[in-house]
Amino acid sequence: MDVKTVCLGMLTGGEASGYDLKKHFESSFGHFFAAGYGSIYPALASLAEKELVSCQCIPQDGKPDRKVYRITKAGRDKLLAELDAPNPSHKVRSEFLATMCFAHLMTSEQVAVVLGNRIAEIEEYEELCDQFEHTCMRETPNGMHFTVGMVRAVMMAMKKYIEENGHKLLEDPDSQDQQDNLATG
Amino acid sequence: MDVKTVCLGMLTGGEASGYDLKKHFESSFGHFFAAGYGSIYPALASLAEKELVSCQCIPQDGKPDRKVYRITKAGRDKLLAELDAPNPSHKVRSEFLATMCFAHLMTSEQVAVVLGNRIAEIEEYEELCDQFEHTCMRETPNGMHFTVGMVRAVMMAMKKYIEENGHKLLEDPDSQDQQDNLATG
DNA sequence: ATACTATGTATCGCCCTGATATATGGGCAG
DNA sequence: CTGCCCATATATCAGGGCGATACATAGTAT
Repeated sequence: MDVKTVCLGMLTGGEASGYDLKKHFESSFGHFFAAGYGSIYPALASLAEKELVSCQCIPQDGKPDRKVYRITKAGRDKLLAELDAPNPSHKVRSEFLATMCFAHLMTSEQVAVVLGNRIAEIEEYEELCDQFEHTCMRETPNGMHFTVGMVRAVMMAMKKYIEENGHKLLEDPDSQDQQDNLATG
Repeated sequence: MDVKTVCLGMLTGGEASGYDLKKHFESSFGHFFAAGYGSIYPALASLAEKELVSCQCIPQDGKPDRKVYRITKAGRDKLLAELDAPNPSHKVRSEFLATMCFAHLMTSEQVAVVLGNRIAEIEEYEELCDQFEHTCMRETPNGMHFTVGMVRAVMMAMKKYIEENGHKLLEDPDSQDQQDNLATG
């Protein structure tokens, strides 16, 4: 399951160009499986070479040709084979959490700013979810709603945790490092 | 904030070899900031070249030299500068969620297996958290506990969401007995 | 006797990320 | 009416991370 496979899956919803797929990634997939042009265009080229998708070039005046991709029968088979994996990964890469591990090396002010920004970003995403659920209800498949709902639930849990526990990182950084030092002596 | 910076941060807790750092990544950081040898060794080499860490080679019979790294003054300064970023990223890359987006292309059985395995993995992590909190309470800094607690809270939210909403993906006209499998698994 | 695990360092190919380049027309503000 | 940003649309490149593999040895299971 890589960017190639996700592109293949998106194309089951109808033909699309690389540019279209990028917008699709930005609007929904981006929050749990991001991809930029640097991944999408090579992925489509590779899929076309293996004939898992077909490509139709549509000339446009002034602009570069618009390349529209369609999934083939072989592509559908490949997709179904990829979806058969029993234990797909779920990975987090968080500079935020890594930073918080070293909160004792930062000032209280720095920590407070980081926590505040994280909450602001979560609330921003909340609004995106609301928009998605109000505008894309009809044609969107079941699994997409499930997925967006899960990301939202996880975000909310994160926000709640910060609000309830963030203060533990903001207690007097100046007063002689930590209690640990005293306890060990 | 990359693997180099996290290695630098780990070295504020005392000298260590690449092998030691890998174990550190596996035991705690791995769940929100993973790194393998392919990242760690080049990172340490790069840090040593910039003199942000010092390296002492300790010969061992039969085995390769053990290389012990210590953070330098310049390294501490660099770390503090990196920690100053006001909005560190928090990214998810989830083959699991991407797969669930295409649940309508899978059989109910396939979906049930994936959801069951995800829950099993979460419960496995829960036990790791318990162990961590019972064995590493003393010297571990504040932020580490905060971070582990947050990952746990997020995992629990995910588990709860699957238990409460997973059945929505299993309502397939072909076979309707799959909900029981998930509930008992 | 075989295979696996632990210690320990290191490299390699593949993939992804973010920035940048190229090309053009439309809308908007100064 | 000129400058500027935005949308459309494709594509590449350097840098970095990921997983697998290799080397070398010794203890411990099967």
